[in-house]
Amino acid sequence: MENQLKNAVVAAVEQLYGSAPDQSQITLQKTKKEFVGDWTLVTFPLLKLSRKNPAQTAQEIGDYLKENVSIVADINVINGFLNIVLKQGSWLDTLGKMDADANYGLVPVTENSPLVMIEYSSPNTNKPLHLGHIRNNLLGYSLAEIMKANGYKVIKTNIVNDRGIHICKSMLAWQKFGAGATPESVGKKGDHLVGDYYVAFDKAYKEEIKALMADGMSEDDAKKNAPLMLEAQEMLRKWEAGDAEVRALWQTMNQWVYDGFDETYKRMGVDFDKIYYESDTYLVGKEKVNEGLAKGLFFTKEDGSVWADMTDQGLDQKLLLRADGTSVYMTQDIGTASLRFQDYPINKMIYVVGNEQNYHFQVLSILLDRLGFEWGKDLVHFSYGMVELPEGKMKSREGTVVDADDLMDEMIGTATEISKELGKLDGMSQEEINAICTTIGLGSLKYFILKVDPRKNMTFNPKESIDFNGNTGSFIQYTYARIQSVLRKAAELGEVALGDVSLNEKEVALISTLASFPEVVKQAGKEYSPSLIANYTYDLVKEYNQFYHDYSILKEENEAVRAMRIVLSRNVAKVIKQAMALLGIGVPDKM
RNA sequence: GGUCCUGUAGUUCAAUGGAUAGAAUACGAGUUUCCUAAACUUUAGAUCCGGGUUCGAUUCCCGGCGGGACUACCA
Repeated sequence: MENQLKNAVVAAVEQLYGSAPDQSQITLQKTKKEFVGDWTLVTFPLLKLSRKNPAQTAQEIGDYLKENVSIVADINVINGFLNIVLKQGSWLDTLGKMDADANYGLVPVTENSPLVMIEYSSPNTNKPLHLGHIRNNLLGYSLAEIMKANGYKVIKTNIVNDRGIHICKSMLAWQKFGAGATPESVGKKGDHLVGDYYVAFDKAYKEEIKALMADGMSEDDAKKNAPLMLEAQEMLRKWEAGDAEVRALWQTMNQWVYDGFDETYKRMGVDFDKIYYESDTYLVGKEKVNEGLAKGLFFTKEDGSVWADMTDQGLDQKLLLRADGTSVYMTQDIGTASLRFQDYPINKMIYVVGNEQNYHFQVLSILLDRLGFEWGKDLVHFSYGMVELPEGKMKSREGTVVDADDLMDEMIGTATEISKELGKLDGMSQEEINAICTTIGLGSLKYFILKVDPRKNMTFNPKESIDFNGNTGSFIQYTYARIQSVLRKAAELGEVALGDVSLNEKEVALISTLASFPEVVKQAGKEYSPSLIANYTYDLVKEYNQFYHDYSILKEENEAVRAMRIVLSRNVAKVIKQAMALLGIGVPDKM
């Protein structure tokens, strides 16, 4: 509809003023509520072509449209804004078409669709997931769904940082203080158990530092020479050397963590098509760097360390291999990229990683490009801001981290309480109650996080953010459930078909909002922005609730109008469900 | 110091360079014999400061001021 109008305006301008306008000169937007009309053309950019004042230009173009375009019913001009009223029939057509399309708003994926790989989550294996990971996971999953909806093949991937000094710390602490504890023996999720020992290490380590400093050692020296740290480093060396005992423990404890993560992922509703482990990729990275070195892309310093010179790009020199030949973060990412490239014909790579790593990805992009990866140059770092608490940043050492599992428990718990208070759960089985309250609790959490522009830092107030009224996930879910209830009753009346009826203002507004869904999906894909989908859905739902409040659906006496309202309602529900699916949020049939 | 991100009602968030800057919350005032009141209606409240470009700037550019991140042989 929008395109049809756009083309008509181009034709009008060409007819009237002799030359065709540029696409960028045509500003067509939805008419604001205060004015009469459906679409508004801003005429200012066209004045150069018309050589007339705004009002005149608008009037002339408007007259032409009214005369020559079948879907235009009427026009009015205010201050150089040309408001266009569309014919009722065209709205009914639009509604009919979307009603017939089960995949409304989605671009089908074909064999020739480009392949985009999305990396997200990427946890360390020494502690459980927290609120920051939740934002990452939700964004990554949603982005994948949005890209699919835009006709891309999508591979979701995860790089697990399973090796290094951090996991050795947990292992060491477990050996020393664990007394053989396992997730089963203490009845705790594996990731939490391993995280406990990471904390235990840190605590004991700090005490050692304090003691050494009391004996007169400087802080830096104390940190380096604390026995626990030396032991952890020794353990890492043994790991690198393939020491059987260390490797066995490493495998056991990592497996505990994976089992714990799996549970959390599953509950959160996110998944991966392919998981990479740093322990498998860091050696490939070393190889790649050495190849690059042989090709003269990198250089060696006197101590034997390998560097990339990025000064021609306005960046610094970047270390790729330490003097002892061991790898760093960048080396690993090069290796992972290399493996991925071998495994899949990647056209586009998106990394969902926090904005504190902007520099890293700037460098990685240049390095991959130099090493000959086709997608290296325009890899996308989907960079998102941090989640802060009202009192500031989360700090694991200070115990202010909001744990992912706890938070989900809390959300579901609150949803259950509120549902009970409202008497919504009467007569339901326990199973049904659990399913519904989980959907609601998680839906609110997800929506809360995804509705915010990803680039921005956001504040999460555990007390206040758990809200189920207003611009929230449950508001949207509630509306969906309400429509389902209407549709269930409508089904008893039999099949409905769209006839020729006249539409009221709210109905037109609703169809108009529904009609823009495909455009919103496209936009969200172009800008990598789940928040666009979230905010669109909220607008749609708010509009529907007003309509629902003002007009009856099933009790409407005019049969044709009733049928139209039922069709309208089921399409609102369809779009809500689809849009929420793009965010990874489920919708209940009742609540 | 340098690079990047960011600054909108008390608070949490919106606004392809377009009309009187939208919502939600919290605060006032209302709506249930009627399809689910987790809803709806309504009062009040905001673009950090100074320049520039433009018919028009919350948006783009420059300069301040405030917040954050990065600038590790940690990942």
